Amino acid sequence: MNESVDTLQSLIISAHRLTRIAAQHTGNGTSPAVWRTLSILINDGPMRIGELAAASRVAQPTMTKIVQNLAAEDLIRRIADVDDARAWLIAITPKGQNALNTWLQQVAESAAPLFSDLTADDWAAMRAVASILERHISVSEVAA
Amino acid sequence: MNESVDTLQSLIISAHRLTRIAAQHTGNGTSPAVWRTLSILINDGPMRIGELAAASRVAQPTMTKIVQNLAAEDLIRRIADVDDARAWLIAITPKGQNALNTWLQQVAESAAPLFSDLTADDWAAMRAVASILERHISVSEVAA
DNA sequence: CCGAACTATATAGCTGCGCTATGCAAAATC
DNA sequence: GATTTTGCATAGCGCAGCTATATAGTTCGG
Repeated sequence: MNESVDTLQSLIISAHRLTRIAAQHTGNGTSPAVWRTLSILINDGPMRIGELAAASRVAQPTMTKIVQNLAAEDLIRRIADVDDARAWLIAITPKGQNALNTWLQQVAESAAPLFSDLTADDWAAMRAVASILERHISVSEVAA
Repeated sequence: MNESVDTLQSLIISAHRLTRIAAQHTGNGTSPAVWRTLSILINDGPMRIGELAAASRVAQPTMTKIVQNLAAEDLIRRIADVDDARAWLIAITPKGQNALNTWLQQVAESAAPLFSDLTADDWAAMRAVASILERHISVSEVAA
Protein backbone atom coordinates (compact mmCIF):
# COMPACT_ATOMS: atom_id res chain seq x y z
CA MET A 1 0.00 0.00 0.00
CA ASN A 2 3.01 2.27 0.18
CA GLU A 3 2.79 2.49 -3.55
CA SER A 4 -0.38 4.50 -3.10
CA VAL A 5 1.51 6.97 -1.00
CA ASP A 6 4.24 7.35 -3.61
CA THR A 7 1.67 7.68 -6.34
CA LEU A 8 -0.23 10.46 -4.64
CA GLN A 9 2.99 12.28 -3.85
CA SER A 10 4.16 12.07 -7.40
CA LEU A 11 0.85 13.25 -8.81
CA ILE A 12 0.76 16.24 -6.52
CA ILE A 13 4.30 17.33 -7.18
CA SER A 14 3.89 17.02 -10.92
CA ALA A 15 0.67 19.00 -10.87
CA HIS A 16 2.29 21.81 -8.95
CA ARG A 17 5.16 21.94 -11.37
CA LEU A 18 2.69 22.15 -14.22
CA THR A 19 1.02 25.06 -12.49
CA ARG A 20 4.28 26.93 -12.14
CA ILE A 21 5.23 26.24 -15.74
CA ALA A 22 1.94 27.73 -16.86
CA ALA A 23 2.20 30.69 -14.51
CA GLN A 24 5.62 31.58 -15.85
CA HIS A 25 4.75 30.83 -19.44
CA THR A 26 1.65 33.01 -19.48
CA GLY A 27 2.81 35.63 -17.02
CA ASN A 28 -0.55 35.16 -15.32
CA GLY A 29 0.12 35.03 -11.61
CA THR A 30 -3.45 34.56 -10.48
CA SER A 31 -3.48 32.75 -7.18
CA PRO A 32 -4.53 29.10 -7.13
CA ALA A 33 -7.03 29.96 -4.44
CA VAL A 34 -8.86 32.23 -6.84
CA TRP A 35 -9.42 29.71 -9.59
CA ARG A 36 -10.06 26.93 -7.10
CA THR A 37 -12.86 29.13 -5.82
CA LEU A 38 -14.26 29.89 -9.26
CA SER A 39 -14.12 26.23 -10.21
CA ILE A 40 -16.06 25.29 -7.09
CA LEU A 41 -18.75 27.84 -7.89
CA ILE A 42 -19.11 26.42 -11.39
CA ASN A 43 -19.26 22.82 -10.26
CA ASP A 44 -21.42 23.21 -7.19
CA GLY A 45 -23.43 26.36 -7.82
CA PRO A 46 -23.90 29.45 -5.62
CA MET A 47 -23.04 29.09 -1.97
CA ARG A 48 -22.29 31.10 1.14
CA ILE A 49 -18.90 32.53 1.96
CA GLY A 50 -18.43 30.15 4.84
CA GLU A 51 -19.24 27.11 2.72
CA LEU A 52 -16.99 28.41 -0.01
CA ALA A 53 -14.13 28.86 2.43
CA ALA A 54 -14.51 25.28 3.65
CA ALA A 55 -14.77 23.94 0.11
CA SER A 56 -11.75 25.83 -1.15
CA ARG A 57 -9.92 24.95 2.04
CA VAL A 58 -9.00 28.42 3.18
CA ALA A 59 -9.90 30.32 6.36
CA GLN A 60 -13.12 32.31 6.30
CA PRO A 61 -11.48 35.76 6.36
CA THR A 62 -9.30 34.70 3.44
CA MET A 63 -12.41 33.84 1.46
CA THR A 64 -14.02 37.15 2.39
CA LYS A 65 -11.06 38.92 0.85
CA ILE A 66 -11.02 36.70 -2.25
CA VAL A 67 -14.72 37.33 -2.77
CA GLN A 68 -14.21 41.08 -2.37
CA ASN A 69 -11.51 41.06 -5.02
CA LEU A 70 -13.55 38.91 -7.38
CA ALA A 71 -16.63 41.08 -6.89
CA ALA A 72 -14.61 44.20 -7.69
CA GLU A 73 -13.83 42.65 -11.07
CA ASP A 74 -17.40 41.45 -11.64
CA LEU A 75 -16.24 37.84 -11.72
CA ILE A 76 -18.74 36.90 -9.02
CA ARG A 77 -21.83 38.58 -7.64
CA ARG A 78 -23.40 38.58 -4.18
CA ILE A 79 -27.03 37.58 -3.84
CA ALA A 80 -28.91 38.36 -0.65
CA ASP A 81 -29.92 35.23 1.23
CA VAL A 82 -33.64 35.54 1.87
CA ASP A 83 -33.46 33.15 4.82
CA ASP A 84 -30.61 34.81 6.69
CA ALA A 85 -29.86 38.51 6.55
CA ARG A 86 -26.27 37.95 7.70
CA ALA A 87 -25.42 35.71 4.78
CA TRP A 88 -24.86 36.16 1.08
CA LEU A 89 -24.93 33.68 -1.70
CA ILE A 90 -21.92 33.98 -3.95
CA ALA A 91 -22.52 33.18 -7.61
CA ILE A 92 -20.13 33.20 -10.52
CA THR A 93 -20.89 35.63 -13.35
CA PRO A 94 -20.50 34.90 -17.08
CA LYS A 95 -17.42 37.12 -16.95
CA GLY A 96 -16.10 34.95 -14.14
CA GLN A 97 -16.70 31.80 -16.13
CA ASN A 98 -14.80 33.30 -19.03
CA ALA A 99 -11.94 34.29 -16.77
CA LEU A 100 -11.63 30.77 -15.38
CA ASN A 101 -11.86 29.18 -18.80
CA THR A 102 -9.24 31.51 -20.19
CA TRP A 103 -6.90 30.78 -17.34
CA LEU A 104 -7.36 27.02 -17.61
CA GLN A 105 -6.92 27.23 -21.35
CA GLN A 106 -3.61 28.99 -20.88
CA VAL A 107 -2.45 26.37 -18.42
CA ALA A 108 -3.33 23.56 -20.76
CA GLU A 109 -1.72 25.26 -23.75
CA SER A 110 1.48 25.87 -21.81
CA ALA A 111 1.58 22.23 -20.87
CA ALA A 112 0.50 20.81 -24.20
CA PRO A 113 3.95 20.82 -25.88
CA LEU A 114 5.30 18.67 -23.07
CA PHE A 115 2.68 16.03 -23.79
CA SER A 116 2.70 16.03 -27.56
CA ASP A 117 4.04 12.48 -27.73
CA LEU A 118 1.39 10.87 -25.57
CA THR A 119 -0.44 7.92 -27.09
CA ALA A 120 -4.20 7.51 -27.14
CA ASP A 121 -3.82 4.97 -24.36
CA ASP A 122 -1.87 7.44 -22.28
CA TRP A 123 -4.61 10.00 -22.66
CA ALA A 124 -7.23 7.44 -21.78
CA ALA A 125 -5.37 6.71 -18.54
CA MET A 126 -5.06 10.43 -17.85
CA ARG A 127 -8.78 10.92 -18.33
CA ALA A 128 -9.58 7.98 -16.10
CA VAL A 129 -7.41 9.31 -13.30
CA ALA A 130 -8.77 12.83 -13.65
CA SER A 131 -12.22 11.39 -13.27
CA ILE A 132 -11.27 9.32 -10.24
CA LEU A 133 -9.76 12.33 -8.54
CA GLU A 134 -12.73 14.54 -9.30
CA ARG A 135 -15.14 12.04 -7.84
CA HIS A 136 -13.15 11.61 -4.65
CA ILE A 137 -12.24 15.22 -3.98
CA SER A 138 -15.55 16.82 -4.83
CA VAL A 139 -16.93 19.28 -2.33
CA SER A 140 -19.60 16.91 -1.08
CA GLU A 141 -17.12 14.08 -0.53
CA VAL A 142 -14.74 16.23 1.41
CA ALA A 143 -17.42 17.69 3.65
CA ALA A 144 -16.89 14.63 5.83
CA MET B 1 -7.96 17.10 -28.59
CA ASN B 2 -9.96 19.39 -26.38
CA GLU B 3 -10.36 16.46 -24.10
CA SER B 4 -6.68 16.70 -23.33
CA VAL B 5 -7.16 20.27 -22.22
CA ASP B 6 -10.03 19.34 -19.92
CA THR B 7 -8.06 16.42 -18.56
CA LEU B 8 -5.04 18.49 -17.67
CA GLN B 9 -7.23 21.14 -16.08
CA SER B 10 -9.05 18.61 -13.99
CA LEU B 11 -5.85 16.92 -12.84
CA ILE B 12 -4.31 20.20 -11.79
CA ILE B 13 -7.32 21.44 -9.89
CA SER B 14 -7.74 18.15 -8.07
CA ALA B 15 -4.09 18.06 -7.12
CA HIS B 16 -4.25 21.55 -5.68
CA ARG B 17 -7.30 20.66 -3.66
CA LEU B 18 -5.47 17.64 -2.30
CA THR B 19 -2.62 19.89 -1.30
CA ARG B 20 -4.92 22.22 0.61
CA ILE B 21 -6.67 19.32 2.29
CA ALA B 22 -3.35 18.05 3.50
CA ALA B 23 -2.14 21.48 4.58
CA GLN B 24 -5.23 22.02 6.69
CA HIS B 25 -5.32 18.48 7.99
CA THR B 26 -1.72 18.46 9.16
CA GLY B 27 -1.44 22.13 10.05
CA ASN B 28 1.80 22.11 8.09
CA GLY B 29 1.80 25.25 5.98
CA THR B 30 5.15 24.72 4.31
CA SER B 31 5.15 26.43 0.95
CA PRO B 32 4.86 24.27 -2.15
CA ALA B 33 7.96 25.97 -3.49
CA VAL B 34 9.99 24.57 -0.61
CA TRP B 35 9.15 20.93 -1.14
CA ARG B 36 9.24 21.32 -4.91
CA THR B 37 12.81 22.49 -4.39
CA LEU B 38 13.75 19.65 -2.05
CA SER B 39 12.21 17.12 -4.40
CA ILE B 40 14.25 18.50 -7.31
CA LEU B 41 17.45 18.22 -5.29
CA ILE B 42 16.68 14.60 -4.48
CA ASN B 43 15.81 13.66 -8.04
CA ASP B 44 18.48 15.59 -9.87
CA GLY B 45 21.30 15.98 -7.36
CA PRO B 46 23.15 19.11 -6.24
CA MET B 47 22.90 22.13 -8.46
CA ARG B 48 23.42 25.87 -8.50
CA ILE B 49 20.92 28.38 -7.22
CA GLY B 50 20.21 29.66 -10.68
CA GLU B 51 19.54 26.18 -12.04
CA LEU B 52 17.42 25.39 -9.04
CA ALA B 53 15.37 28.53 -9.55
CA ALA B 54 14.72 27.59 -13.18
CA ALA B 55 13.88 24.01 -12.27
CA SER B 56 11.50 24.96 -9.48
CA ARG B 57 10.07 27.70 -11.69
CA VAL B 58 10.61 30.62 -9.40
CA ALA B 59 12.65 33.80 -9.86
CA GLN B 60 16.29 33.67 -8.82
CA PRO B 61 15.95 36.00 -5.80
CA THR B 62 13.08 33.85 -4.58
CA MET B 63 15.30 30.79 -4.70
CA THR B 64 18.08 32.66 -2.89
CA LYS B 65 15.64 33.28 -0.06
CA ILE B 66 14.32 29.72 -0.05
CA VAL B 67 17.87 28.38 0.09
CA GLN B 68 18.75 30.74 2.95
CA ASN B 69 15.78 29.52 4.94
CA LEU B 70 16.50 25.87 4.21
CA ALA B 71 20.16 26.31 5.09
CA ALA B 72 19.21 27.90 8.42
CA GLU B 73 17.38 24.68 9.25
CA ASP B 74 20.16 22.43 7.96
CA LEU B 75 17.85 20.97 5.33
CA ILE B 76 20.32 21.83 2.59
CA ARG B 77 23.96 22.75 2.58
CA ARG B 78 25.99 25.02 0.31
CA ILE B 79 29.07 23.62 -1.32
CA ALA B 80 31.59 25.99 -2.84
CA ASP B 81 31.88 25.53 -6.60
CA VAL B 82 35.57 25.02 -7.32
CA ASP B 83 35.16 26.21 -10.89
CA ASP B 84 33.40 29.48 -10.15
CA ALA B 85 33.79 31.42 -6.94
CA ARG B 86 30.50 33.25 -7.51
CA ALA B 87 28.46 30.10 -7.49
CA TRP B 88 27.42 27.54 -4.94
CA LEU B 89 26.24 24.02 -5.30
CA ILE B 90 23.16 23.34 -3.24
CA ALA B 91 22.80 19.84 -1.87
CA ILE B 92 20.07 18.33 0.24
CA THR B 93 21.09 17.00 3.66
CA PRO B 94 19.82 13.79 5.28
CA LYS B 95 17.74 16.02 7.54
CA GLY B 96 16.29 17.65 4.44
CA GLN B 97 15.41 14.28 2.96
CA ASN B 98 13.66 13.35 6.16
CA ALA B 99 11.76 16.61 6.18
CA LEU B 100 10.52 16.09 2.64
CA ASN B 101 9.58 12.49 3.29
CA THR B 102 7.70 13.41 6.42
CA TRP B 103 5.78 16.12 4.63
CA LEU B 104 4.89 13.88 1.69
CA GLN B 105 3.87 11.15 4.10
CA GLN B 106 1.50 13.53 5.86
CA VAL B 107 -0.01 14.60 2.56
CA ALA B 108 -0.60 11.04 1.50
CA GLU B 109 -2.05 10.07 4.85
CA SER B 110 -4.43 13.01 4.82
CA ALA B 111 -5.61 12.00 1.40
CA ALA B 112 -5.73 8.27 1.98
CA PRO B 113 -9.19 8.12 3.59
CA LEU B 114 -10.67 9.75 0.51
CA PHE B 115 -9.30 6.97 -1.66
CA SER B 116 -9.99 3.98 0.50
CA ASP B 117 -12.49 2.54 -1.97
CA LEU B 118 -10.21 2.56 -5.00
CA THR B 119 -9.79 -0.74 -6.80
CA ALA B 120 -6.49 -2.26 -7.79
CA ASP B 121 -7.22 -1.18 -11.35
CA ASP B 122 -7.80 2.38 -10.20
CA TRP B 123 -4.45 2.39 -8.45
CA ALA B 124 -2.75 0.93 -11.49
CA ALA B 125 -4.13 3.79 -13.57
CA MET B 126 -3.01 6.29 -10.95
CA ARG B 127 0.49 4.86 -10.97
CA ALA B 128 0.63 4.92 -14.75
CA VAL B 129 -0.41 8.56 -14.89
CA ALA B 130 1.98 9.56 -12.13
CA SER B 131 4.74 7.95 -14.13
CA ILE B 132 3.70 9.68 -17.35
CA LEU B 133 3.66 13.06 -15.64
CA GLU B 134 7.02 12.54 -14.00
CA ARG B 135 8.64 11.61 -17.27
CA HIS B 136 7.25 14.63 -19.08
CA ILE B 137 7.80 17.27 -16.44
CA SER B 138 11.25 16.26 -15.28
CA VAL B 139 13.81 19.00 -15.00
CA SER B 140 15.67 17.92 -18.12
CA GLU B 141 12.51 17.84 -20.21
CA VAL B 142 11.43 21.26 -19.14
CA ALA B 143 14.80 22.84 -19.75
CA ALA B 144 13.65 23.32 -23.33
C1' DC C 1 47.24 41.63 -18.70
C1' DC C 2 43.89 45.61 -18.24
C1' DG C 3 39.44 47.26 -18.72
C1' DA C 4 34.67 46.30 -20.63
C1' DA C 5 31.06 43.33 -20.91
C1' DC C 6 28.89 39.44 -19.00
C1' DT C 7 27.33 36.23 -15.40
C1' DA C 8 26.01 34.25 -10.59
C1' DT C 9 24.22 35.43 -6.51
C1' DA C 10 22.61 38.79 -2.96
C1' DT C 11 19.92 42.75 -1.29
C1' DA C 12 16.06 46.12 -1.25
C1' DG C 13 11.56 47.04 -1.50
C1' DC C 14 6.94 46.03 -3.15
C1' DT C 15 2.44 43.51 -3.59
C1' DG C 16 -0.59 40.28 -2.23
C1' DC C 17 -1.96 35.68 0.15
C1' DG C 18 -3.48 33.49 4.08
C1' DC C 19 -3.49 33.24 8.83
C1' DT C 20 -5.34 34.40 13.99
C1' DA C 21 -7.81 37.40 16.87
C1' DT C 22 -11.55 40.14 17.24
C1' DG C 23 -15.75 43.02 16.21
C1' DC C 24 -20.55 43.31 14.90
C1' DA C 25 -25.00 42.23 13.65
C1' DA C 26 -28.60 38.77 12.89
C1' DA C 27 -30.57 34.16 14.51
C1' DA C 28 -31.65 30.94 17.67
C1' DT C 29 -32.63 29.45 22.31
C1' DC C 30 -34.61 29.53 26.64
C1' DG D 1 -36.40 39.71 25.66
C1' DA D 2 -31.68 38.72 27.39
C1' DT D 3 -28.01 35.33 26.36
C1' DT D 4 -25.70 32.49 23.40
C1' DT D 5 -24.57 31.15 18.90
C1' DT D 6 -23.65 31.92 14.18
C1' DG D 7 -22.04 34.32 9.74
C1' DC D 8 -19.42 37.57 7.95
C1' DA D 9 -16.16 41.67 8.11
C1' DT D 10 -12.08 44.11 9.82
C1' DA D 11 -7.39 44.57 11.77
C1' DG D 12 -2.98 43.36 11.69
C1' DC D 13 0.74 40.08 11.20
C1' DG D 14 4.18 37.01 8.64
C1' DC D 15 5.87 35.38 4.61
C1' DA D 16 6.03 34.05 -0.56
C1' DG D 17 7.44 35.65 -4.77
C1' DC D 18 8.12 39.36 -7.80
C1' DT D 19 11.20 43.41 -10.26
C1' DA D 20 15.02 46.36 -10.02
C1' DT D 21 19.44 46.83 -8.66
C1' DA D 22 23.96 46.06 -6.28
C1' DT D 23 28.11 43.30 -5.83
C1' DA D 24 31.59 40.32 -6.89
C1' DG D 25 33.76 36.94 -9.95
C1' DT D 26 34.68 35.60 -14.93
C1' DT D 27 35.66 36.21 -19.73
C1' DC D 28 37.32 38.30 -23.61
C1' DG D 29 39.04 42.00 -26.90
C1' DG D 30 42.88 44.84 -27.52
